[in-house]
Amino acid sequence: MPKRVDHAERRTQIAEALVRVAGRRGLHAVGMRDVAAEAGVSLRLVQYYFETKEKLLLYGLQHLAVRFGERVTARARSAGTAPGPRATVESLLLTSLPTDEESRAFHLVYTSYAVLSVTEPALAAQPFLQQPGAAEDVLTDLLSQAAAAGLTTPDLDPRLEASSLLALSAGLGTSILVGHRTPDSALTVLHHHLDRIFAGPERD
Amino acid sequence: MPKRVDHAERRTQIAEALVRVAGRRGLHAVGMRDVAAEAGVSLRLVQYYFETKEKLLLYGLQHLAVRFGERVTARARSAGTAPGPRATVESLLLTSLPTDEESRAFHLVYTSYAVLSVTEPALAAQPFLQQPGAAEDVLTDLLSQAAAAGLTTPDLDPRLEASSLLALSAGLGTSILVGHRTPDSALTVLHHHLDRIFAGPERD
DNA sequence: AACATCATGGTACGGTCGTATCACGAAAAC
DNA sequence: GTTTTCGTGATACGACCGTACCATGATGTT
Repeated sequence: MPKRVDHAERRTQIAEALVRVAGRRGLHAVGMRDVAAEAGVSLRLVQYYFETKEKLLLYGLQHLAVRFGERVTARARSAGTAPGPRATVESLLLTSLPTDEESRAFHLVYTSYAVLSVTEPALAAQPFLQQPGAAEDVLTDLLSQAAAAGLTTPDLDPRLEASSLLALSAGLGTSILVGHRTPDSALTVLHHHLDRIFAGPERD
Repeated sequence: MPKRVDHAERRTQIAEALVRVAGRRGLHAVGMRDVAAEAGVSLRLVQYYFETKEKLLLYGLQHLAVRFGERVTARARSAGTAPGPRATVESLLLTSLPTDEESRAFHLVYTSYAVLSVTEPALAAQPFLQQPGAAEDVLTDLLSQAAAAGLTTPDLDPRLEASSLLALSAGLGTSILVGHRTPDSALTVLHHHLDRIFAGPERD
């Protein structure tokens, strides 16, 4: 067998090029030629590693979801050793906010995918768009633990609060994205909401 | 002068066709030929009343914003005579949720526009995308009045709560849109949040 | 050394999209 | 009644996009 290149690595390289150019010019405006140019390869290679554009998009979204998961856990770890429930919750939510340029691009592309999935069944059927469901489970667990430890407002409904927090973060995120709100003001809103949930003296 | 047709009416007709097809197949998939076919006119006519596609999109978004405003006020009026602040707030927020098919299409198209505006400065510069800002002002006023009347939790920050409510509704809206949540569960979350704000015995 | 196979480049094809052009009927103005 | 202008249709053009096709180094295998 000849040259043998690492396909997974190459696909990742191209997928990240896709995400970059989509974050810059919008997902609707990315063509295979743009992705090829951004990745520094020829159009033919993009075709070679992803036969069709749809597969490229699908892989791009999948890659984005994975990277997002890594971001969350990385941020959660760097939050310090044995962080309190509130700090954990906060770091989880803050990670999904488009604060720096990278997370901005991330949020934009992910939202674009979500909007596309409404009218394209092939996208909606993909599992990674259901990641919010998983996040809700994790959040619900965290809130349950906090409630059991007496750190929260009494009579707290963990799942309901988790839904509320996620929807709020998502809304704040898109607000920042479209320029209706600054990251700081979003942080204020989020902190205020968390203050209502966590009654204890814990602070980030 | 010859036949003299009502331009405004014709433009509205075409713009609504645009919104319909965009709600069905996604804004990214809408071409001028689709709009023409949906409106029952020739491609040339779409060009005639809107010279360029960009102007058509702009007018479509504007029309959408206007219709949305009408929806809000209509819903607010039909909420009953002299509705309490909470009922007014609730009706305002519920109107922006994609519950029925029409509001679903509305929400989808509006979100598509918002996502587009991130990467297309021409769209971001348009004033109608700042309607959320106006909504926040209205909400802030309503909450201030309610607070002054003693209907709310003490020490309420009206502007902060208005921001929070709008972001929450937006997040819930997109959740419904992409199929992550049912309208009912969104209602539950919203009601719960409102319960935290409005302390009085008032109920919808 | 000959060969099979992977990786890559270049390029052409069919389709679609936004836009421009040409043409014509109809009605108001003179 | 002629002329001018508005409304409308049909169609053509140039660009771009996704995909397919053909060619050719490079590199293992036999």
